[in-house]
Amino acid sequence: MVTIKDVANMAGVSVATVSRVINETGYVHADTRKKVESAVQQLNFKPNEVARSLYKRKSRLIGLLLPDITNPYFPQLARGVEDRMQENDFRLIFGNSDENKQKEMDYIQTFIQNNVVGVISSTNYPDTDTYLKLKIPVVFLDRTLGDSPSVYSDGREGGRLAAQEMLARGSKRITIMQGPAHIRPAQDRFQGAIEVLEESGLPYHIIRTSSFSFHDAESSAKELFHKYAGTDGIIASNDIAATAVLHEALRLGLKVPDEVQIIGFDDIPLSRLLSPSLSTIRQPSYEMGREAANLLIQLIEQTNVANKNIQFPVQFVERDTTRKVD
Amino acid sequence: MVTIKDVANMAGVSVATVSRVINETGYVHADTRKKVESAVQQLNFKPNEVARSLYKRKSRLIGLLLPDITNPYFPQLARGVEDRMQENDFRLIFGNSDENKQKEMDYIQTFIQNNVVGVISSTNYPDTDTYLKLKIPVVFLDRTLGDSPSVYSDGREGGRLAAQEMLARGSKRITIMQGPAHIRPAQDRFQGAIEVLEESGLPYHIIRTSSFSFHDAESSAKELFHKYAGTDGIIASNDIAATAVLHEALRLGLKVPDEVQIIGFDDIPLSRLLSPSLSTIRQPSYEMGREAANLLIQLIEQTNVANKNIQFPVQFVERDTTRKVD
DNA sequence: CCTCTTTGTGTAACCGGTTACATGTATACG
DNA sequence: CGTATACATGTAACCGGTTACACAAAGAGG
Repeated sequence: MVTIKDVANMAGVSVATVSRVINETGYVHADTRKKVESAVQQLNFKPNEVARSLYKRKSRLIGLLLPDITNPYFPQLARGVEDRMQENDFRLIFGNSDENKQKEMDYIQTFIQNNVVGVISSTNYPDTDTYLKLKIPVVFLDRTLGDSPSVYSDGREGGRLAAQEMLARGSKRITIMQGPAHIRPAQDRFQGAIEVLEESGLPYHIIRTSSFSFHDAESSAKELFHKYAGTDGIIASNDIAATAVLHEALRLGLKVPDEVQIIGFDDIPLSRLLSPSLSTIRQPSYEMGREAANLLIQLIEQTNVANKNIQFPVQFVERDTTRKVD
Repeated sequence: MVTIKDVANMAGVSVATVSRVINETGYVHADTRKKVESAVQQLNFKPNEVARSLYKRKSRLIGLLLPDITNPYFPQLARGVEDRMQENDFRLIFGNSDENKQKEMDYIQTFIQNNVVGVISSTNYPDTDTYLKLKIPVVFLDRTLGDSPSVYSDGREGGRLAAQEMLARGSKRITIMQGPAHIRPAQDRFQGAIEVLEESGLPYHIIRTSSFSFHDAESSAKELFHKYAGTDGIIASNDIAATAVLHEALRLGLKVPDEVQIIGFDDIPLSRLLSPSLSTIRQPSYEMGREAANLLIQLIEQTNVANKNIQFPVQFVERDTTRKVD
């Protein structure tokens, strides 16, 4: 491995001078700089980030914690984060938490041990000691807590929108799927939908789902049509759940959207590819990822941050699991 | 930050002794160990990985390089890698290469600067100097090069399978989509399909596609039906392409699978959710990710590795874009 | 021409661990 | 009982950078 010492030797200067050149700090004579740069070139010297990190007590690493990259909602988020971080030469240590507190805490722990300078986390436990005691900036992605820095979308409004569109399109016996209890955004959108349905005075049903896996979604969908056979509109907890519902509806020979309308949440890439394509409430996940990264960078670089809680608007995407109105 | 020195002070021993306790090396008196362990507990001491890494010149970090996590084929792979690495307390530095050589080299560079102990890469450029000169083990995932460690599936056999199933199901005017030229596995499966069709003596057509993005796949699909309107069987370069083809076929009012059969490649989660669900050649991507991680761990830990080139079998998954035979 | 400031460079401490080596004590064995 | 060996622990060098500080030379100002 080529070290700063090798460069110093070749250039005939001390390591301090080499350090000054590569970091552009302090005074260095133009001629000296030339010699050093030439040596750096010839030896193809790249400073060891670990040594740097040890002395400075900070690295160029960021911890990114997501529930499960295998859930189609998250790759977009991750990609947004990565792209933005890349622009500022930060690297990501990445982990899947499976919504599991212990796994999450373990990850945070090793992030710290590796001197990461910031964390982006899509956690259900933002108010855990581990987070509260962290001495480095954290951005909560897709989750919020007080005025801790966070990037999320307007779940409640999304739920409201879904219910409104459902009503506007004539469903009368709506069923709302309530996502996992410990996942905040799932509850927000659920509340939003409930609000609108309460205001409408129409009857409605609720189905609880325990996770966002496709497998669980399938059983919930079965349960739903079994329990509430007459339902004519389903507000799903997300697009995965909506997909399962759509499948079950088609399997039962129900006409979508004529007999049952379905609205999902997220707008994952899959949604437009289904047949019929899925109407849904869109969250701009790539942009959210980028923005979370952006916010974290600002926090790290101490530039005074105007807005530490960034809420993205959601939007109804009309496709083919809802009827047309005009 | 709690350092080893703090622990040493509290326990009334030297840092060397603390180090011996936490690493379980050398001799330590049982009583001393007790005192140290108690101090470690009370102070909640976690050794700084950066300091460790600097001295040992190796970390517990692994570099993972994938083309694009947003492509639904890769999350499974990534998850497999992560799960296996997690079991052995390795962490991942993750990057998207976008099949871009420069970006890839930059990533490898910073991996090295961070003392990663191994790399898993799904690269198109395995024979670049950057890889050849690496002093740490590399496992090529979904790609091969000579007898460099690699984990991949039998693309050629997959192509053959697709063509055989297509023929067995009665398609006579088959079109094969040739994936991006620089992506090896895409070419392998293409070759496999060509072989079988050549053997069959039936005429066939070829459509070239430039990338695996859905957008490009859509234009290729349009071009395909425009140029070869009479085609009655399409062997797509992957499931994304197959999805685009399926959509275009339905849009044109073609009956799938009666008038056109479609076979994809990969078996991404989306495939079974389409309507009609997509028949495809399955690669066990999660297992491949796990196995790549497993192989890399063996390589890192120097246990003598029996087989450094692990080929996974592929398998035809019969769904609804192909006709039934019996 | 003398003093003050700016420029330029090197020496060595430091970051937080690991480990080679020295040293001392306890135990084993002839 | 003397010596070889196992056990126990501390001191200090080391990993590869960064930077405080010391010092010298050059330029500026009166």
